[in-house]
Amino acid sequence: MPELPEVENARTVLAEAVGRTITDVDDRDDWVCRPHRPGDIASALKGGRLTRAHRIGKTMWCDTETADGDAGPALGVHLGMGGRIVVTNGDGERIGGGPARPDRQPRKAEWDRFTMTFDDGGRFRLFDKRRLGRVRLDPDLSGLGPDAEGMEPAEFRDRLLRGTAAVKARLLDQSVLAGVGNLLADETLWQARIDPRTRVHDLTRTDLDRLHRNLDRALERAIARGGVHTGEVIEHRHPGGHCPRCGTEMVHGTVGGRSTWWCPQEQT
DNA sequence: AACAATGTTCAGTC
DNA sequence: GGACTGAACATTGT
Repeated sequence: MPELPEVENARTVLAEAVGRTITDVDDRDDWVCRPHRPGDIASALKGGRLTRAHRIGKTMWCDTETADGDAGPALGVHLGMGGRIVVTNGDGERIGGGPARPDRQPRKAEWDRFTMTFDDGGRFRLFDKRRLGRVRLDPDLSGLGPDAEGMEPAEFRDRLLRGTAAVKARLLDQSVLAGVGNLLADETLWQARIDPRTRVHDLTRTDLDRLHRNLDRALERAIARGGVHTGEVIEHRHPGGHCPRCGTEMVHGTVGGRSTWWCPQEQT
């Protein structure tokens, strides 16, 4: 589930862990914590605390402070393809989390890929069945473009036009703008009535501005409703699905290396 | 069993 | 060197 809207929600959950002293860290998953070795993150953070939770695009990180009150290493967290953040209080009750959080699925202990325990008995966990999430000390953020939320129209246009690829590939490129994933890209392009395969240079300025407005709207809507899966066209992204506006059967293909669905009638 | 999956990264090509 | 494409990554669900 994680694209910008889900990650922003996860960030607010993560923020619930700020201020409590870290007494224990389970960083034994050397795939999720690579290239660190087991124990590296634990020794860097034990005794310290998180001081603030940040996000750019789909990447989150926390500032930390050591037991002495000095600045500690940042703790980077990425949810990958399906990770979730879970923060509990001393009673094991979940805290934080915005609107619409279904999530009542069986949880196996081995799907907790990284855990921090606090002095009050509360915990922070990265829950991730697929194991494509990542936890890192001092994550490299230099490859990320500006956050997709709150961009100026001119900046959006200029950055997209820096390349020549299909418009959907440009939207998905995290160095162009950070936060758009596969579902949000399909939703936005459908809302803006633009064929995902269109090369950016074949779009007019009007097209690009319309695309930008629809991205803003799709982001706002997804954040308010609890995720990109609440998009209007998302439930019709399957074989036999029909465009909820005109009824034409949706078409499937690969664009920007990702599975893509669009309305062949309206998206031109 | 084979394939797809809301993400990133690396190798290969132009 | 940059931009772009497709496979690989680990794992689960269909």
